[in-house]
This record gives sequence, structure tokens and C-alpha cells, in this order.
Amino acid sequence: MRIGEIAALVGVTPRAVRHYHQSGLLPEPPRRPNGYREYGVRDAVLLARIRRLTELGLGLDEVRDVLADDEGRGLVEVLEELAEDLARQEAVIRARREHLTTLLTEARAGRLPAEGPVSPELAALLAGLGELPESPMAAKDREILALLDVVVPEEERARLMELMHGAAGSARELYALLDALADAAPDDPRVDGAARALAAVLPDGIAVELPPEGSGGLADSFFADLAPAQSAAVRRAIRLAGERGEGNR
Amino acid sequence: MRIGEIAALVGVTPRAVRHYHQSGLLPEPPRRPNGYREYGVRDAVLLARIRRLTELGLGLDEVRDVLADDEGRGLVEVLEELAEDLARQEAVIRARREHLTTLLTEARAGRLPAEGPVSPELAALLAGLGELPESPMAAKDREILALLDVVVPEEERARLMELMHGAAGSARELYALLDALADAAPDDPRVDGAARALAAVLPDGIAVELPPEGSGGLADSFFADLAPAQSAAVRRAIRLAGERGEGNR
DNA sequence: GCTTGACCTTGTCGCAGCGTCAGGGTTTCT
DNA sequence: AGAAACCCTGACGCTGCGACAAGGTCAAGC
Repeated sequence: MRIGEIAALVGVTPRAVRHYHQSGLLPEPPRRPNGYREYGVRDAVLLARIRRLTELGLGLDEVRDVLADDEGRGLVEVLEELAEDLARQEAVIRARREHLTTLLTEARAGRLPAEGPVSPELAALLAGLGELPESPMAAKDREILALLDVVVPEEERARLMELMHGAAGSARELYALLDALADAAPDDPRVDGAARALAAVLPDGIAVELPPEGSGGLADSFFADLAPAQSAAVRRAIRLAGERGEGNR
Repeated sequence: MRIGEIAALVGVTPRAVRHYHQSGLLPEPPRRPNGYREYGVRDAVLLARIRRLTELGLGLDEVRDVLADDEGRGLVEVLEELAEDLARQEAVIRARREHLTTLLTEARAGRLPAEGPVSPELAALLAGLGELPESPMAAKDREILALLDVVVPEEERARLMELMHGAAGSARELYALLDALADAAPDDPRVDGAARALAAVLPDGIAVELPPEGSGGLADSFFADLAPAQSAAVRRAIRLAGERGEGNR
């Protein structure tokens, strides 16, 4: 048989057969005078074995090991390992799939968050915020929330989103207050009002959960991303909430 | 933030971030005087989006498309496509896993066929053959059966194995008869007896199902792989069964 | 001042399992 | 005789980074 025949017979491509030769899985058969490879039954038998093993999901080097082993002792080990591997893979895929289907039903039912697919918790929060008037601050806030969604470890996500739900009611006014500060100076008289309003919805302990300022990292970048007056308002709000927390304790 | 910080924040490696730069997924941020990249909040937001999407299983170019699209229209399409893909993958993996677990229980229960993992049908047949005395012909037959197991399409496998089950009863004697011909000449008187015995268990129509001789391919290789007298016996057996089939019709 | 260690930079190779050219020769059918 | 269908070797491509190499930079401790 020539390479095309044996390949078709066993159900692989000629290229794959050559590849197996190259990687030493299948010995090179004798050549005809014209240089063509000439295969016999034992090659087909071996190739079929290779195919069965690769179809199970073994890598080529594992196949080589199993074939070399000659006695099924090693095979069982490899198969067990493979079974575990497949179990893991299936779990991953199923999780992805479930996530995906919920996302898809959400997306088809109404809107999907423009920030891309997010955790169910955050999706609920964003849906609760609903349709707010056009607001740069709101947009920024949604982005930050989506970022936190990735940053915060899963265990704490629920708690965090709980806190946010408390603030959701006054979201519209807070956004308006902060938007008004977009072009204001840091000592604008409206900064104080915005800070108080914001502090009212912040949880008491928030100051200690945040890394101190100036230590680099996300917090500083966050403030740098806001307009000066906005940044001042948020900073003051956090300080207020922090002092209130200490007073309570 | 420097690259290590943003990477840790979002939960990827610095290498991945650079890779996203290279492939245009994430714009290069400004550099500090020393050449370090300096990231801001918007980069983190974008990177988090990328991570969410890749975690769903999208490829990087799909991520790019989705991000460029800016409106979720394309996203839904991509997600649907991905969902189908995942469904297929899961099916494949589950099938593999089931096959694997049956194989493993078989292997642990007693023996697994030395030919490697085979279809359940063939496994049953081989188990039925049981422990035969040491026989080169038996070994060759098992190899050929394992080959056929891969060659024959799934629909016909059951039928084929049925036929083989009919012959399993007389397997021991047939192997002995053929083994005896290993070093015999093609005109050895024992060829005739072996041919008759073999023909008795062959199905009537077999001659027409086989490709004609000399047409190349598996059949010729098969005969070439046998000793001359063995090959003569098998050929004659097939002819006998064929004539008997015609006579009956 | 000097070293150490933890960062950062660019650039390159490697990986699994083949698919897919490119650039040639052979066989076979018409 | 020409076209179609095979075969050969050799080389690059693909995915999503990991893992070097061969440096520069910065903060801390001696």
C-alpha cells in the first residue's frame, strides 16, 4: 500500500502518517524504487493502534510511551491520568457553558452590560441602577465596577455588591453632584456638599480597607483619573466615613 | 502603575499584558523616563474586559473584534458561535470520558486487550475467545481484528462482529490448522483440509464483499503477510464460501 | 559607596499536531 | 500526449503565551 491508501484505510491524513514517522511513532517502511513508501499490514495495525490512542486524547509522546511499554501496565496509569485530566476539562467547559448561556439569555432578554460580560452579582447591580440620564460620572463608575468585578476575589464579591446596593438608591443625585464638579476648582464650595452626600452612603469601615494614599497602585491611579474637584470630594468623603467609623467604635 | 502591578491587579501575567500590546488588543501606555510603561485606570478597565472575554474562551482576535465593535451586536453573535463550539467540545470530551471509564473498569477488572483499547464489540469478541494456547496465527488474527475495528465504519461493526462470533467456537482448531502450515509449501496436502474447515465458518457472501485480488490495498497486503501455504488456504476457503453462496442463490 | 534582590526592557525560541503551501517527480487514465 | 491524481522533501503557520537571555533601574541594607 502507498501512504494515501493506508491513511485512508485507518482514517488519518497522509501528512499525519509522515508526522508519526518523523516523531518516531511509526517506523519508516521500505521504499519502492521510485521512492514511494510501501506499507504492509503490520504498519496498518500499528497505525490503527496509534489512532485509537490519540482519539482517546493521549498526546503523541504518551502514545510513544504506551507503545514502547509493550505491556499494558503503563497504559493503565496513563489512562487514569488522562481520565482525571478530562474530568477537569469537562468541568471547566461546563462552567463556561453555563456562564455563557446565562449571559446569552440575559443579552437576548434585554441588554447586556456594555462593559462586556460580568459576574451575575454585578449584572444584578447594574440592572438595578437602570436607565440613568447621560452622565460621564455614571459611565466611569460602571467601568470601575466592572474592573472591581475582576479584581475582587469571588468570596468577597457578594459582600461588596451588597454594599453597593445600599448606595444605588441615591446614585442619580450623587452622579449629578460629581458631574457638576467636572470643571470646578478643588476648593469649589460645592465639593463639601458632594463629599457629605457621598459619605452618607459609604460604609463605615471603608477607610481602613483602602490602601493608604501615595502608596502607588490602583487607588492613586483612580484619583488621578478624576477631575481635581471630584477627586477632592471623594477623598474627603472617604475621610468622613472613616472618622464616623472610628467614632462608632 | 507599572506592568507588574496592573497584571497582578487584573490577574494575568506581565508577559500576557505585553502580548496584548503586541497584538494590538491593548494600546501601549505612556512610558516613564526610564522606559517603564505607566498604566492608568482605563488600561486596567480594558485589561479586565479582555480577561473576562478570554476567560469565556474567546480567541484573541475574536476579543479584538468584539472590542472594536463597540456595540454589543457582534458580541452576541460571537457568543452564540462560541456556545455551539463549547457544546461540541463538551460532547466530545464526555464521549471520550465514557469510553475511558469503561476501558478502565475493564482493565482493572481483568485484562485489557494487549492490542490497546478497542470498541466494546470487539472487546466482547476477544473476551469470548478467551485464553487460547500460544499461537502465532491467533496473535495475527487478533491484530487483524483490531485493525478492522478501526477500518470498518461504526454502522457495520456490529454486523461484522456478529459474523465473527459464529466462527469463535472453532477458533482453536482453525488456528492450529493454519499454524501447521506456517512452513509448508503451497501445494501441501493439508492446505485443502484447512481451507474446508475455514470455509465452513465463513459467511456465504464473503467473496463479493472483498475487493478482487491484485487490486492493491489491504487484501493483497494481508495475503502477503501470511506464509504461502496459509495464504493459499485462506484464498481457497474464500473461493469455496463464495461458490457455496452462489449455489444457494 | 556597594551589593543584593526585585523589578523593568527588548528579542528570540519553544510548544502540539498537524494544515498548507512550494517545487519538484510518477503513475494512470483518457 | 496531456491532465488528474498521486508521491517526495522541506519549510512556515497557527494559539497564547512560558521561558530563557542579556541587559537597565530602583529601593533597601551593610
